[in-house]
Amino acid sequence: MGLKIYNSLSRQLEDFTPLREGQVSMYSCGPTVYDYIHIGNARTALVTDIIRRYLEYSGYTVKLVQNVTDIDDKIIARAQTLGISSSQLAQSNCEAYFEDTQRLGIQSADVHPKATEHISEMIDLIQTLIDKDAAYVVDGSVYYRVNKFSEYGKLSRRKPEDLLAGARVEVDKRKEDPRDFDMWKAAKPGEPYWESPWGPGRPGWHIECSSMAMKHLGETIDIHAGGEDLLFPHHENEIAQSELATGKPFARYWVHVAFLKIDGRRMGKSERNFIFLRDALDRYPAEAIRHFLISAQYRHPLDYSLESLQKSESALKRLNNCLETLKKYDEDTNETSDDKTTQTLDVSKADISLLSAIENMQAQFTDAMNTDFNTAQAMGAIFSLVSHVNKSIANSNGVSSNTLAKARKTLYETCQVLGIYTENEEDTSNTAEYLNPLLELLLEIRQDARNQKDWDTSDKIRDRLKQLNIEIQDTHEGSTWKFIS
RNA sequence: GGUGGCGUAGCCAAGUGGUAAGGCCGGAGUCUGCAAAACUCCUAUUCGUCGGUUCGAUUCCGACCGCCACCUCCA
Repeated sequence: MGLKIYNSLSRQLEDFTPLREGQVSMYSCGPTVYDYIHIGNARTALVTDIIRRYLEYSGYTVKLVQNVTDIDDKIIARAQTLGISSSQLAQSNCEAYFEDTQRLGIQSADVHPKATEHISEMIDLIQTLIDKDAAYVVDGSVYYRVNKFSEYGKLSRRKPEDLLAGARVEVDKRKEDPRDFDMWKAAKPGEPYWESPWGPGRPGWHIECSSMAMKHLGETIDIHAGGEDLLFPHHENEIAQSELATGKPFARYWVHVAFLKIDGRRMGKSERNFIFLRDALDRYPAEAIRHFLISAQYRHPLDYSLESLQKSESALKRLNNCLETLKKYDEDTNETSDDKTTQTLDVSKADISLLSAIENMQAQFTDAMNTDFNTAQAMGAIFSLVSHVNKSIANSNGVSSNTLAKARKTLYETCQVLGIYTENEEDTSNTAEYLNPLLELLLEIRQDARNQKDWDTSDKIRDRLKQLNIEIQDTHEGSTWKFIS
């Protein structure tokens, strides 16, 4: 079964085939940098990240473009309040955005175009639309003539009369049609501006995505992603601008990420009920936040709560414990890998059972992700294998190191797609060099104490080390230590 | 008013026309000096309510109830 994506345009699950074989062009609507991003914003960025990772895992070459809106009304307003320039505010929030998303383990897009660096491209596109009689100039502003585009509304399925009936906003009298939207906004006194054929001003929001997507990815892109709130009017307007200008389909698959909610309501900047991503990152491991954000399929709303984050943290601990335990077998295998003959002969029932569990997991993971990136189901598959591995180890049923190493490899690779496991990087610094022998010494002393049933000393060593974030575990094969967070 | 979505165990969340993945929490055990980790067992005869189609529906259809979102900037 190949990849299927739910396309908002057709409202159906569609087989995915990129325009150019093996290559996927993807555009994701990025942040407007007037503030830090909140967890809800992070959900969309994360889904984009995972879609990209999965496409690459599936063998595609992906070019991902994510824009940064660094000029708009909110930026101007916020900068004025703070008494700094718009560009200063945008600059610092842009840096904060990359810092936050990197902490969440989101990989950079191939291009992060900024609106202010693409003014001339936007002016060209607007001019094209004016030349086609699809736009008109009023008092230094340029409006898109929605009437000119017969397919307007095809994404959001809104009819002109519907749009008027529920209009919650005062109609700008200068517009020919209330649905018309601005592509170029004339600057008011004191506002930042760029020169244009129609006078000083700044670009409208929708035009930037049209022109930047086309510049960096071509006139037709494969996947266009964004939050569900962008479906209308933002994406509808992007389609109108782009398709009227080029006569070609703008995006082939439209992907819309459902909202993150809090207390049952949408988390939104204007609701003032948001949690900054950076604040969450200060409290919870990035992997736990990722786990939480993909614990529901991306088209389903997800409710934020401290409790949910804690659940994710606990679940992740289980996954981590399993993978850390498996590391050992990985190393064992490397040492004995010359001895292939004995290993192939020695395939026990337990091996066969675990081997088939690994295969099942792999298949289930792929099926889940192939069905519109069902991360919730994919994680179910991962945890089923975790369970199976733990059982095999606990029962010491004679599973070979080779098989366990294979389990680790499969778990590791699938977790990498979701970004929910980060290997405890081996401390190659001086600390580890000293720490290893030192801890071995402590464990030895503790073992002596235990042999003499001196539980006070034994427990003291364990307790004090725990305070230093080092956890001791007594197993059948002796005591082990590891860092805990 | 228009458009769309959701309602599955204590909580979170998959899923299917043939009888409910996974995670968290909780309870009882195993192991252990005690921990920790792990394992075993238990925790939805039932999928918002009421009808219909069907041999059979949680899954399809209809009505109703409840919740949410978009139609204004918002991921």
